[in-house]
Amino acid sequence: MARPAASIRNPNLRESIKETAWRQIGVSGASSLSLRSIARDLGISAPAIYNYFTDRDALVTALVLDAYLSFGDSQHAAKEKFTGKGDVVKRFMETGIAYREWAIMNPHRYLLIFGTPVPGYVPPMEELQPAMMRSMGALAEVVAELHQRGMLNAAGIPLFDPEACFFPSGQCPVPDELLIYSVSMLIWGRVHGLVSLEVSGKLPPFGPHGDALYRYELEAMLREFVIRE
Amino acid sequence: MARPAASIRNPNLRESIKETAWRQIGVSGASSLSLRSIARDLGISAPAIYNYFTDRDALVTALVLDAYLSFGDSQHAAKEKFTGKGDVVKRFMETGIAYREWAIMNPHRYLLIFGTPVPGYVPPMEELQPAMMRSMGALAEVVAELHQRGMLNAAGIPLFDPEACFFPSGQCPVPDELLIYSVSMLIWGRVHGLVSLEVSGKLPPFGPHGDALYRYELEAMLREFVIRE
DNA sequence: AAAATAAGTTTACAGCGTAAATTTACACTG
DNA sequence: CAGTGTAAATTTACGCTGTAAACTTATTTT
Repeated sequence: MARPAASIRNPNLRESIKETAWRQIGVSGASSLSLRSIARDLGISAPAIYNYFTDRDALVTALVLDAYLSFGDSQHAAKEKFTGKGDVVKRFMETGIAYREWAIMNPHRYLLIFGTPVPGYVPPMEELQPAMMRSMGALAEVVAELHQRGMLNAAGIPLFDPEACFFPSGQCPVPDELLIYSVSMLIWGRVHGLVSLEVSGKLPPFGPHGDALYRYELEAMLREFVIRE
Repeated sequence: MARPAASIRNPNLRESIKETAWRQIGVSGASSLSLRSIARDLGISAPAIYNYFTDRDALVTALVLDAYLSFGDSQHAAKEKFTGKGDVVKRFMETGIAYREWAIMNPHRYLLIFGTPVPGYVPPMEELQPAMMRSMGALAEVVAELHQRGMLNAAGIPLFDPEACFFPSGQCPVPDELLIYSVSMLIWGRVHGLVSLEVSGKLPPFGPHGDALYRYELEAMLREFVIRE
């Protein structure tokens, strides 16, 4: 049976492959992802996967894209939890808390995005950039709002070189955006530092819920960068 | 020729294997490390390596230990660059700068220690802990000195649960040490956040030397945690 | 109805870690 | 000095991986 009848065939094999991949990643980590074992789980032959993904890296990229989507959804949902004009600080905290929570709930997804857990895989930046920008966008929007309201205190912060960064050509940020992105990246660095250490088991739990240090860090950033009343 | 004559034999094969491994890691990253290709480079058969390392993970652990040693050396050297009583702040900055510089000069080593770049490898914490503690020790000593001199401003910082962390049993830290370690971990988190993003190419360069944001972050930590007058 | 295409199959190849059996060089002992 | 034992390598082999090539069959198009 070289080509199964449509009635037998899995009507959405591409999605099934990704689902199986996620399940396996959830069990044994992204590093042990294997096309052959995905195929075994699905009862198909390994080369059949090549009808849906040009190679293993293309599958990984699809998984990364999905992870960015889920992560971005959670970031934007958190940001939109409080909609009041005076709730910028709440939006900042919610977005920050959601960052860690998504990572804790999805450690393999987090490491897939921000670590380098698949042997030899180099993420195709051009392809991933929109999804990455969107997921970082929630934080950037909060920072932008702080800036608009004159609540952003980051005068001395260094700005990155807009030419040397990976913005889509022709979309180089204007000065105000440059400040916002630079602050966002510093905040991202702090948040990612703690979260990546925690997710990869290198940080002991702080406080009864394990998140005390993280909350302290978020509040430290409020003290440092945000002017209130 | 099953066993080569001593005159022909590589007298220090264990070290040669590690050197070759480092060379290959330097070229194509830690994820593509392969016993067989190391053996090819050395003109030996792959199973010969098993005389010196019980398996691939044991080799990786040996490499991680070497990396920790080199990293720790650089941290302690930086800390001891200024020895004056009033130079605590200089020691802090030097140690911080050296952290990033070592990582930039040894990106694969850095990712080997702090990332998860080898498929399926899980670091044996008990074995690595002394080397890890020593390398983190330089920063902890600086923080301890700040504390001794009454220059440490981190009263509200949360402390981690000494039982739940990976200290060697019977070496649980006393309250003062707990504060010092907790502050050190927060600092480590910030430093690691920026450095890991930079080393894995996810952060655009800030300023003419690419380190402006990092220096800003170090100075921000001085403002936040260090009392000067 | 015939031809083209789509979606699978089987087979095959090169690379990987590593277990097992085998070979040889050298050190130790009677 | 001969014989034995062990250390350090070899070859062979197994099962795993990604993936290229050739083949088969269901469905679609002409």
